Amino acid sequence: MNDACFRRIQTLRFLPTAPARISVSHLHDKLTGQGFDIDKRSLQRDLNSLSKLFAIENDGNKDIPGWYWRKDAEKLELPEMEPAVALSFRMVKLFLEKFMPPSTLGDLDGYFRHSDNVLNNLTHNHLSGWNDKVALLSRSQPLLSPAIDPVVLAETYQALLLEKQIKAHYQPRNEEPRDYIINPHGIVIVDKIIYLVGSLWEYQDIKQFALHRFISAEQLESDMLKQDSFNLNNYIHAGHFEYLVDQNQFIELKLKINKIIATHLSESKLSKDQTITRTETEIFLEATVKNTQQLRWWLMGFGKSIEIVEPENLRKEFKNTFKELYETYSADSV
Amino acid sequence: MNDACFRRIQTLRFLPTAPARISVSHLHDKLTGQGFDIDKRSLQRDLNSLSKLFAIENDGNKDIPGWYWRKDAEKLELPEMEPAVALSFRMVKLFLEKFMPPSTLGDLDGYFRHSDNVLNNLTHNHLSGWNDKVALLSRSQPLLSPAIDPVVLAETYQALLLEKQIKAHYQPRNEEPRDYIINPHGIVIVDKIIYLVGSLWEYQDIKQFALHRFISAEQLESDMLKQDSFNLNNYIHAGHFEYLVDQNQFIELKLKINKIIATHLSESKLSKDQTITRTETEIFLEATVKNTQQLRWWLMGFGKSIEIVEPENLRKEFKNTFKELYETYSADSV
DNA sequence: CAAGATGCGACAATAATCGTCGCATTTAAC
DNA sequence: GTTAAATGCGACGATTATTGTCGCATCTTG
Repeated sequence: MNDACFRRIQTLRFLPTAPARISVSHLHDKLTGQGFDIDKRSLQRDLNSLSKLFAIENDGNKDIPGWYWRKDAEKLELPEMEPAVALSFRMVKLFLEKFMPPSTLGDLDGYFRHSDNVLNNLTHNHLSGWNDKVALLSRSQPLLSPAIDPVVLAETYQALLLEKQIKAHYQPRNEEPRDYIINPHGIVIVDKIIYLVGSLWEYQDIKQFALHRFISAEQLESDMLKQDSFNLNNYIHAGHFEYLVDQNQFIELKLKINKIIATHLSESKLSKDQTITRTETEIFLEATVKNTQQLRWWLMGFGKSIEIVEPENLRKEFKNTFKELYETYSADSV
Repeated sequence: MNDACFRRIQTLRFLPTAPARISVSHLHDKLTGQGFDIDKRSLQRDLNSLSKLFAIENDGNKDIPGWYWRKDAEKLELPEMEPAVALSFRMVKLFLEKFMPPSTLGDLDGYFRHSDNVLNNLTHNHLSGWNDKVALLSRSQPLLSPAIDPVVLAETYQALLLEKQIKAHYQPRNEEPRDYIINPHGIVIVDKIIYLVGSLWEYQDIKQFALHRFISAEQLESDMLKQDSFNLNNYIHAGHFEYLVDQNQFIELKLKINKIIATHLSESKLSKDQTITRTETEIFLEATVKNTQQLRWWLMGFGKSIEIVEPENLRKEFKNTFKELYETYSADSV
């Protein structure tokens, strides 16, 4: 009964976004596969009438004739995005812009634009929009992220997912560009740099390739050479990214902190077992935390505002660091 | 011609997600407003047949009769989410889980589930899924974020967008819970804490309310008391969150760095004009950066790995800090 | 230039959609 | 308890849209 309508919605779902395209015949096969017993002619008619209502096009008399969604097509969602969700998207965007490589965000642009539309429709009568209503602060120093070719990003993602090999033209640091065949094992984002973790040709050893140093990349049809023994998390924890994390080693941290930091840390806790004790003049914080490099960066960042009391060896470590630093800064005649 | 199909899609768009619902009459008004000249009876028929194809329901003979999308309805997107986009969502989720309050993420859950579906359909024949293929590392110390009541979050967002007042039961620090009427001016996320910035009752002074300390919140029908002079960014830059940023004050930073950090910073630059110079034994970095608190935290975090050469006053500032710290750590007999 | 694929106009048969009416049920007000 | 208004739904005939088929024009490929 409602078959025609449902078929058209399915038709719209099968259409890819530009620059990909699908021929009427291929589309017809897919629909037939879904159980829609329909003539090709009807499909043509459907597409023509749908193109008047939606942002779909065909590319006339090109080599590979086909239909597709226009690149700038506005997203249609069922059910429609709710205002609160749209505001969440807004926040996420603010957030990601600060911390993630923008190339990763390009893919989500359609969603951000759509959330903007939802918010605009909601508040179109309000002069002050939602733009000035949300802000984001963070302890992190903003760093610029290198540009990644969108094609490289897309091909890499696809090859990774489909477990195919990648043919790449890569620019190593301080060397001439080279051609590689890479077996993609994983992707690691380190602050604002995206690394592809993989092996070359038929070799077993694992290497890292920064995505922004790819001049070009292309997913091949050949399957990648898998290594059963490889595991991305193990690889990272083995220290290949200098972010040493010993998942099992915890330490009992005890800090002397000031009032402001006590307030902050009582809201965002270091651990579930965190306790804060106040004496007449001092405030102490105790918590069980992982013994990581991140912890050291974080503790060090507070400068004078905190003092490490326990564990003893961490205190000594910091004491020596400060001693060396003071000497460095004193010795120089700069 | 294709009117019926398009009307049904629009009908689906007008349906809210549970627990909200819309009556057939109201829906009919909306469709009429969009130019669909159709009988109510037809709308009823449409809804009945659509409910066989999509996750929509009506709630029988309740007080407020109405149709709605089921809470667990799978998202339908036109055009369909592409695999690369789905992988981006995967990364974003990984990322946000580390840095954003989870409450903010609840709203986006439908999108994450949908991206998982897309990835699963793509790789269902591959044993090793995409789970182990993406990882994320960061300098930041993971902190726990306080739980926020989803209802509080939703009501606050909505009131903020619609510029309505909020009736709240709030738990101030170290005090008994109180009832407030809040005029919502903006939302600020500070690391993992979400603050509502607003004024109380008919007063003008701006206050901050941590969302996780709301016991309950409810959007009122009354319009908020707006203050034309208020601007969220100005408010933040006035130092109300202790993240002082002087947008206009730049400094010429000169650092002595080691090889590892030189590598990192040559990829993620501090500024566009950043230069790295190497002598036989030393590496220097120069860049024009904003004179912020974040910069100090960041520089401090590196500990022994960097040395501030210029500007002179920043160097002195750090020298004194290290001196004090060394003395603190030496004096104590802990 | 021929073979095959594709797009599309036309047309009649078919299938659905639609508006209307009547009746049953529910809700809210008095 | 009763009434008025609102809602849901089955039935039916008129209307409208959809569909398969055929033929012709166009384009691509070898």
